[in-house]
Amino acid sequence: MADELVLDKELAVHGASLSDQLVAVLQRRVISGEVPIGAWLRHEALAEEFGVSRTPVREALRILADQGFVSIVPNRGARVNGLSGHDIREIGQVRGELEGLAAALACDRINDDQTKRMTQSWDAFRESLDESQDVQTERWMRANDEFHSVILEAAGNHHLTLTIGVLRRRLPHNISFATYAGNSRLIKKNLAEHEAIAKAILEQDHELARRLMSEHIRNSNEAIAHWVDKNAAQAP
Amino acid sequence: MADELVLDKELAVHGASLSDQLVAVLQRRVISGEVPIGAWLRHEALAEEFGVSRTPVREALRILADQGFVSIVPNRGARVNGLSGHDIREIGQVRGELEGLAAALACDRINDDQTKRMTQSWDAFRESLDESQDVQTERWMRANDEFHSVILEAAGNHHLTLTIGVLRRRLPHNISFATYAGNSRLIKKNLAEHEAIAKAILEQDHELARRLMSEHIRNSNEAIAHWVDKNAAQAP
DNA sequence: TGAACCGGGATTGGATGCAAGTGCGGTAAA
DNA sequence: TTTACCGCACTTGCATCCAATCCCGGTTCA
Repeated sequence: MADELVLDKELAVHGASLSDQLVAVLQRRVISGEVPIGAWLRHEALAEEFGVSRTPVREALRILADQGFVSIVPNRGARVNGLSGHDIREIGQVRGELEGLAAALACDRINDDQTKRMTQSWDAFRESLDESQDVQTERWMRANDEFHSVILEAAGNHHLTLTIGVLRRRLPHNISFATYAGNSRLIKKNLAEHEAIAKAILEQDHELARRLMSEHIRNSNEAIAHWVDKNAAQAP
Repeated sequence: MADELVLDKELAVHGASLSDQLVAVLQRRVISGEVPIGAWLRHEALAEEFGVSRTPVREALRILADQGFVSIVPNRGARVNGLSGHDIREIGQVRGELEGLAAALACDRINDDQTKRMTQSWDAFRESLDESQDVQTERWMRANDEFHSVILEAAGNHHLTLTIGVLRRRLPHNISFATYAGNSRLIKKNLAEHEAIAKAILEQDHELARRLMSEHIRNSNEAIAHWVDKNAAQAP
């Protein structure tokens, strides 16, 4: 019962099946870095923690494996996957391309509400510079997400959104967090790039918006990849 | 036992878990159009057919649902998904962008072996024009796959390959087949586009290769989308 | 005649049971 | 002391089992 409370508290969607809910929770845990790279996820432990049987846990782990979050070692269990700097650069190249497309599409399709949210996110961005380090990074990351989400929404291509979602989920948040935390030089650079992108979109300069966005994503992933390479103290 | 024979014959990988093997088989069936859009996939029937219990079938269906092949209706089962013309155009835009990137990358990275395979595929392409309609389309589709696969391989970005794979799998083969079958005008157009792309890659004209490939994919998906819109006799 | 209602059959969702596989620690031998 | 081996505990993989849900038919009532 206490377990079910934990489940209720942590789960967003109630109507979905247990496995779907578990997928969401475990994704969050991996992306947030709450469970470290290389950790084993055990059926029994998770089942007990969430007050369910091993069956939905197994299903969830298989889906996570299919999504690349964990690797299933036969008869051994599911282990959380890590990424190399090389992986991160590759992902940056792919995602940069797609977010560039989104920015170009957004030029023609963005509406007033979205414009407002885009510029607002970037105000929040600015304000976050005055906060303490962790709060700053936290707020910045939210503003960053909002900025990209609005543009994606404005682009109005469902499959594009889906595909970028897949790529976003490949990169655990805590790595980006660790890269940007307390590095206000990087954050300011990001801010400047966002402003330039927003400007290009509002001026409906398709090619500029595309190029700037594309570079922006690649720059960002390059910084993260660099951090990962430096701090390559990953679990074996 | 007879059932297990069927399983063995149809399954490629033997070491993998039953659910993984089932995922592969069912993906093939959906992509090939062997099971029609809107059809229900039943646990019991599949379990019996493959001589396994319902548990691995359930796991496989959940993974297929996560990949978008089927939709799981709570307490009702898994139903094979179809795509609208709009979906196909959206996918074309996304995939065009990424294959364009692949072509641009391939300019610098393609090696002799890959060059040979690329031009060979396009010879096979040409030869297929002399065959009977179905054989022609069949051979053409294989040549087409080979052409794109080689370029992707030459691009040398693993995550790009993964991502395009996801997009490819979203579009059942039988729809493309139906679109191109017996339409040698379309096939010839495709051939011409392939030749132009190959030429651009070999001349290391990054921007041209990118643009041609991108347009090529969008054209192709446009033709398919058009066919789907015309023949919108899809299951309800 | 038509709409609301109810029960049975089919089907899924989740829990539990059991055999098979794996790694680790302890022990014995070199 | 080091290395090879063996057995045990742990974990997974799959099968089976039970309850909850849903649809579809027939039936009843307005």
